[in-house]
Amino acid sequence: MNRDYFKTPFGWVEIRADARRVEGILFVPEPLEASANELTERAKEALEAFLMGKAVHPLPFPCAFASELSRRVLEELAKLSFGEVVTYSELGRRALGVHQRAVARVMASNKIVLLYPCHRVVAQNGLGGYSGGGVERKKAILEWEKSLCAREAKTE
DNA sequence: GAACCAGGTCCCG
DNA sequence: CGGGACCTGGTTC
Repeated sequence: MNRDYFKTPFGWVEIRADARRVEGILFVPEPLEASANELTERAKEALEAFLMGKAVHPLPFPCAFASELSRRVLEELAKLSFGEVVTYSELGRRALGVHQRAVARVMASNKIVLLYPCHRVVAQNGLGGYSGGGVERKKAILEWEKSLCAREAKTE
């Protein structure tokens, strides 16, 4: 298993990958010793693009999914653009009738943070949760995307 | 507004 | 293998 670390405005992320696929991109408190390989490099480039406001879909690397259903939900999720949000039920509907509860489960176990933007999925009556480092981080990411959109609109 | 149920998966006994 | 928990939401009291 190879690892590498990447600094975002929201904190450090750890990129984990083996030779065949990316196993996870998760928030960590601080970077540890890196052992990059080709896939972690590619993931890092994707993250850089993301921070520059470029949509990265489809992902430029293979990655691990918990199940077929979670793949469907996450692929659907990846079609959203910056600053755009959906509710759990709406996302479930788009992914061909997956129920909200299941969508929540998929989000909770999403291992590819940011690139599969599970932070863009909100509850109907509020923010919803975020296991990738607390609701504060979710809010911060959404705020950042919103300001990014505003900036793009201005420079347009 | 609170309580209860529903689909999908994981975790624990 | 059975039961319960979970980043929800709709219905019902």
